[in-house]
Amino acid sequence: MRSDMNDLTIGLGARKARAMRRGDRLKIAEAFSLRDLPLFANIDDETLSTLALEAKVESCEAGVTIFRQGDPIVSIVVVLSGFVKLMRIAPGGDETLIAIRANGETIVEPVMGPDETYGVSAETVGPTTIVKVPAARFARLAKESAALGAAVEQDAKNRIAGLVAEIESLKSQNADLRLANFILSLCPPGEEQCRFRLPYDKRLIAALLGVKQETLSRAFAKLREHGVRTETRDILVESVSRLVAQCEHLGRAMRPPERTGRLTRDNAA
Amino acid sequence: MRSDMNDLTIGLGARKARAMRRGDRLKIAEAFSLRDLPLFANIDDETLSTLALEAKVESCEAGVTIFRQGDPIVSIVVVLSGFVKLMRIAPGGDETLIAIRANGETIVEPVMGPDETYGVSAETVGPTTIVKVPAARFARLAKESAALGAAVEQDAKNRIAGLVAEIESLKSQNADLRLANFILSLCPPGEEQCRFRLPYDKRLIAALLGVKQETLSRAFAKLREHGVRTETRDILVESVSRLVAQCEHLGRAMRPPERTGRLTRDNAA
DNA sequence: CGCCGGGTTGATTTCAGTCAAGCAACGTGG
DNA sequence: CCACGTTGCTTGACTGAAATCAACCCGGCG
Repeated sequence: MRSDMNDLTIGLGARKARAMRRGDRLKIAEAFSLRDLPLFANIDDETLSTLALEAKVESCEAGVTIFRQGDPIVSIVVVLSGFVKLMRIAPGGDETLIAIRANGETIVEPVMGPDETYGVSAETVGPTTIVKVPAARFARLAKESAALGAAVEQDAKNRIAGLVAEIESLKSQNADLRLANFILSLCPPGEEQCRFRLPYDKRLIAALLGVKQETLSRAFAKLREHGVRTETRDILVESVSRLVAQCEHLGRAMRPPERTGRLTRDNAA
Repeated sequence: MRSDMNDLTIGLGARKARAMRRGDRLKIAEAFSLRDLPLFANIDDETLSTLALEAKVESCEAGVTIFRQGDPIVSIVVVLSGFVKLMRIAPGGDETLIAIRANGETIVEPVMGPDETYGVSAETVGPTTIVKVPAARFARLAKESAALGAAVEQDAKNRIAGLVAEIESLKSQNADLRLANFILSLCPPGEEQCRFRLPYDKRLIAALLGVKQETLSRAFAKLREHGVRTETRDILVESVSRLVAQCEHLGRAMRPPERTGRLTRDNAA
């Protein structure tokens, strides 16, 4: 994990655009403006420039541990490019994937109190660039700037919504259905037919969906009969709407015709 | 759902204590101070009394819907006594339980922006009393009072930690193990042998653990052989430490002797 | 009484995990 | 350049866990 310069200028659109066009990862990081990150999109200039002074951009190769579950929180981390996987480590040592963060997503919920520790471990998946802001500075700024505070709150809300959705799918859908929904989430909106490349390897996808890779492979095989062509890592969805329809069928197939009773109307102690 | 008076005095320890001793639910609600709720424990008096003016206490019987997924957020809700179940409703109509809130827990993440909607449905489980604060007022106060803002943030953090733990257990533990951990979470800390009553019926517990009630029943049967006596709704844990040990064994039994490779060190697109 | 609703139990099926083999793509070193 | 090991992915045969279907028990309660 080597640290790069921290030229976090807050408004160099042209320079950034040039870098983006070139597609050079390092250059992108260099020219990236905090303003482009959802978390900082609506922050006042003053707060943002203070933040920029404190922020450090880092480029990591694959498999680098950014922080470990239980470590004291020293930095707020945002992903600029690449992917970071978050996982829980059980006392026994086995890891369960919780989520994968990409693009402009924040990794840890910015926390206030001191003596706080990370609730998960974070590790890069493929080459990745991130921004780190010292947690203490960040907390102080979040207190002072209403806009930043609101952004943090919104971020937490998004994260909660994501986790709730994950719990829902784990509890109520089988492997095939979860995969189908995952594929759909990758399809660019509005296109009936689409072709794209899986963002990360199938082991990771399996872990994300909560199944073994063999099971995932078989799930892909089933989807093949519903218009989803796969070639190792390239996906072709022949008809998005058809796949959506299939999802509903799969869902219906799982639960018997029509349920009469809801989830109980039981009484507590 | 009938609304009671909103006598939210902020410091009547003696009166509250008396009501508590009597154990009368209505009286408790009446005498309850916002100060007793974790969310408001450290708030400045001024903010708290403003809040108290806006807050309404309500007593509900079992099976009452507090709000529905997709409804615009009008109130921040905190549980005073009883239980509230939160669930997601799929388009097809089937419900999946996400969490159960009790004691002094908040139900929804307090949100700022207008036009926000509830991400889950909330319904009482057994007779329950709750406090409602209009969302708009609450948001304004949270902006103005740093202490309240911090409390909200802490609350969100707790909620995230809980959801992450639930995902972890769903992905990495079988039904027996999840039940064992659930039982352990109900045991009062520090006691080697304990006896208590399940907080809600077994259908709900099954939904919480993400299994069918039949499976839960069998899981209880297995635990019976490990020192957990059950009599419909009453539980006797003969030895907490023994149960903890069993959990580790169950965990070890699931995953083969010793894993060499970690979760992959794969590369992204 | 008889009729629930909640809980248990048993028989069977379905889904996903395990074990094991095999294949294609890739990089490395001879 | 090819032999080779590695890594990611797929497939098949089998096992095991949990869902399903169904019967039954038992403690209220009209």
